[in-house]
Amino acid sequence: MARSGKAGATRRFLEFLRRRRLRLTGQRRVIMDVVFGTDRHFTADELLAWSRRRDRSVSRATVYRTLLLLTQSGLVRELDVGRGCVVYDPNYAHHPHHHHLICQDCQRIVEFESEAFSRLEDEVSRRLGFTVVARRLQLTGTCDALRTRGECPHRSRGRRVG
Amino acid sequence: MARSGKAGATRRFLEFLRRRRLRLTGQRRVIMDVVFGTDRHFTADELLAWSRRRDRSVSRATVYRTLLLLTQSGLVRELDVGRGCVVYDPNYAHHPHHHHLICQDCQRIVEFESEAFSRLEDEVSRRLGFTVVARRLQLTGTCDALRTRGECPHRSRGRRVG
DNA sequence: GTGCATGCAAACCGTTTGCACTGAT
DNA sequence: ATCAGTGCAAACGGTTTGCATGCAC
Repeated sequence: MARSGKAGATRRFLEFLRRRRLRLTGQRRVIMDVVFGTDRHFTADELLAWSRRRDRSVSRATVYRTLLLLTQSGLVRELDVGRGCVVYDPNYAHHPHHHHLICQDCQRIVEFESEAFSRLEDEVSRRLGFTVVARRLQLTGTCDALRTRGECPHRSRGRRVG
Repeated sequence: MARSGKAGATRRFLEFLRRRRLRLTGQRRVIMDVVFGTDRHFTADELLAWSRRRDRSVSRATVYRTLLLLTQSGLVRELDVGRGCVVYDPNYAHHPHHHHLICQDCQRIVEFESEAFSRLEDEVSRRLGFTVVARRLQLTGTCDALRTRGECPHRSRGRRVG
């Protein structure tokens, strides 16, 4: 997924902060830049490491506190891949409807979109009288190519978990 | 969903134990009976409380260890409803393809099935060269009726979280 | 200057694990 | 008799929180 949206995402987050009358601190700026500067999924721990590389003063607590704001703004999504492993996905700013396929063989997450899934989601929510505010569709699978050819093609295309 | 499958689920779990050459202990029997005796979603903590009511000797560790076996057998599914809250769903023995709609208004989980979702899952997995071994489809939504009429109809139909 | 935001370290909390004992096979 | 299964309590690991200090506004 393209990272062309860095400036846009940044602007939208600044807007979010302003609307809530929250302050733009140095730490928040560093964390925000790191998050919108990648299109990879990342863990809170990775985000801490990357942020500290730019500014040693960034603490773990602030990373968690800022991740909360980022998810509340809708620009980043929390992705629970099971077994207590949570990764964050910065690609919702520009692809708000993608889903995830988790490869058990190589531990990568492949993103995919499906018009049909969206349509079915609409149908189901209408049938049950709901307005869907969040969706989580995760398929966990094993790689056919690995089994038949001994190599997993998603090793290059996917994104690593954690 | 009907709880008519209690005997069947029990038989299938005993088969699972036998195939793995695992032992049927008193504690495992109690936990199994409790799990297959309800059609509600439950937390590990609730399962511990219910089990201890029948047999004081059941420990938290054994509950967790048995839950692992139950999920591995495919008869029970772990449902991560976010915020670190995990509930277990005993209804997979007879409805292995249902999905979940979580109502933000009343905190209930409504189960639904969709043929079309299963077909789309097949399509996506074929497209990406995967064999799907697990699926997680959760829709989180707000209740239209609550907004327009002031009451949530799922309050009676759904199952409580946690 | 005001009071939100921060770093630090301790607390938290659901889950897992090491160990010596128990009991199903 | 064997060794998988157990209860207990300590450990674990990611996340949150209380508090004194710092800094955006």
